[in-house]
Amino acid sequence: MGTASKRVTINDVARTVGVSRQTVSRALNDKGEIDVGTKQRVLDAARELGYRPSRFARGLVRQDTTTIGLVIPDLLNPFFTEVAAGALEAARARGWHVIVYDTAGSADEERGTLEVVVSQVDAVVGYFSLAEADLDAHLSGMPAVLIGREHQTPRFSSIRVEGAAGVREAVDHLVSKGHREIGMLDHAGRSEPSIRRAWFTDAMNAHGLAADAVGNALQSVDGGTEALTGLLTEHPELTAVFTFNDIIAIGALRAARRLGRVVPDDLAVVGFDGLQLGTVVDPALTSVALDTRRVGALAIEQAGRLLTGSTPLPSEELLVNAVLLVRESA
Amino acid sequence: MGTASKRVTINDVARTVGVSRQTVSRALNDKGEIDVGTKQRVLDAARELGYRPSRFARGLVRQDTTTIGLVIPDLLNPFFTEVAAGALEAARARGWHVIVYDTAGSADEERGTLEVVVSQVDAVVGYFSLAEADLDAHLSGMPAVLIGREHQTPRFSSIRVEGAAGVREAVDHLVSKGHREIGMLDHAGRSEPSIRRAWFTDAMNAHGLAADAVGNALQSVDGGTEALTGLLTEHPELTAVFTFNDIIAIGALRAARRLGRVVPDDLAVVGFDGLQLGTVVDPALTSVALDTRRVGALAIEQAGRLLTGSTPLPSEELLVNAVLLVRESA
DNA sequence: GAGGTGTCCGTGAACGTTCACGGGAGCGTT
DNA sequence: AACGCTCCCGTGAACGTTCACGGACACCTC
Repeated sequence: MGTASKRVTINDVARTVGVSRQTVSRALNDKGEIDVGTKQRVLDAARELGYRPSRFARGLVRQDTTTIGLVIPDLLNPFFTEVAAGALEAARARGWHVIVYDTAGSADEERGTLEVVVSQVDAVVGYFSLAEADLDAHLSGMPAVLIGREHQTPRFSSIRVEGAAGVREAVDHLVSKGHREIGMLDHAGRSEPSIRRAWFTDAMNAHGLAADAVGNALQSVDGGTEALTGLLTEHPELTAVFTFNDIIAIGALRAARRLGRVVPDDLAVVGFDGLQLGTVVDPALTSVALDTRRVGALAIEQAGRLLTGSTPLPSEELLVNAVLLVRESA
Repeated sequence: MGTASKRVTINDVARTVGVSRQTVSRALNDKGEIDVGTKQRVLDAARELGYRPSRFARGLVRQDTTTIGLVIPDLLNPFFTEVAAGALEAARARGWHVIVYDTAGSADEERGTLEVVVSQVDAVVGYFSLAEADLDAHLSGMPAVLIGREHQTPRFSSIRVEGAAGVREAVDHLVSKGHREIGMLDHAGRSEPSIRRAWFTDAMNAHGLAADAVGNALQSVDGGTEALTGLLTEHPELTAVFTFNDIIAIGALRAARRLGRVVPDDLAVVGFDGLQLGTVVDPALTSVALDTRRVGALAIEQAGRLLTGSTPLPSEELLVNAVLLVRESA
């Protein structure tokens, strides 16, 4: 008995019970127009046979199941995890499903992922490194929402982070505590300086301070440690430092301790992102926090709108403001 | 032009090009038996019309796409994230897709999730809190692999963690450094003590030491901080402490610092899990490490075997050994 | 010029489910 | 006795794609 393979279909169930497919369908989907007795018999038989409806056949006839692809560079990076959690939550609230793809930060992997994504989901959301033309070529018209990066063509939507005010808050906070020599650890990835650095420069200038003590850090804890060590040898006068993100800031924290600088008394540290991770280090990280959950949620929301053809959210609403979150490190 | 809705099908493409569906299908799937010229014309038309094949129709006829559900209690917990990353990687290597469900640690959410999972994936893998009978009732025969928990009935498979040797290593390490008064922070969740505590007790007894200085910590950083503070007031003689997991250990690290105990000199701390997170704290956490990636990968592998009907891996191979990972805290 | 060999293309069928419709049985009303 | 209503159930059709065939045409071979 029970040799192997060959899927159990709705017809098999119907046959063993002695009714039609439609009756089985009615029983399984809780529709009316069915006798309670037969319904029970159908349910029992279905269980007995180990019948599970084909999601393909079902999806083909009813158009209601939507699946969204979430593309992130690295699941082990807590920043992306927080965004992912927000996206998952928002999707669940709508009854949607999320397939997660980790591109490992590689452009090739990303291309390969897109190739696959196209045939598996209804819309895609996430962090991409490819140029828009390249993306468009691989996506063949599928709705896509870019996160953490501004879209250039109307082909795409994007969730943007507005941090000028938050960074301004941070600098204000530092200045009000008497800091004048404030440095920054920018990221070392791209060739041009980041927008966050521009925000920092503006905030500093508003106080009549120069923002010229800037180091570059690789996007890792070790990168932050190394970069701050370098920056402090070059600029020993610094009493505070603002970093591109929390990961780098945590590395900076470690460097400070190793150099014998007590945080926040000898050196204040302010990160960016406001990750929960910042609460596990000691002292807890002060940071320009953005609502990562909301980032993920907005992306899902917009993907849904693009999907259903309803009016998409305007650019102004696809914005997440960052605000200063004072903990212990500054 | 371009009113709305109504999906573009393969027939639409065929009609505009003036060929049959089959020819379109050939072009799109890189099959032979097609003229390069027509192939190009088909491809162009498909792009022009924004045609994307229906994954449902395609999945219905070819049985090759497999999707696996990954159920985890909390995506923000780095432990689950690491396992998830391992699962994703293993799935990608096989060309499978992973739908992630976050149950938020609630049993009700878990039931609801299962309800949905059944109709969306081919097999399910993850951390469940429900009893096996309850799970079975919701899964209607779908292959399932339990992680971090031993299966009771042959209906399920499970990935187990073998940590006796690793904990023994940890205690050996501590004893060799002169520690005699070693406490433990168990978790406060379940009613009965954990297996990890039993491992600890055995290891201690092997050295002729008693394992009676045990506190209970909630599974959070704060829980660890609180619990260690309590344990140390009750047992000030302790010079080392082993914790249920790394999260609790990190909390313990913070408590130690606040109490003026220098780690590892005044108090050695050993965690469990070996999370990457342990490297961002200072001092870096020594831990009984398990290969979280492998946990996820094994789960996927076993799910695949159950799915294809090939011989499933025996219990002995579904085992992940934990080994001592010495960093700085002990 | 009959036969053979490629190359390219089209037609029915099938995948497994739900939807729209129709119909019989039973009961009550007029 | 005819009609209507409710309750239950079944039958074709449709969803959009791929698979297994078969066939037209051109070219070459002897």
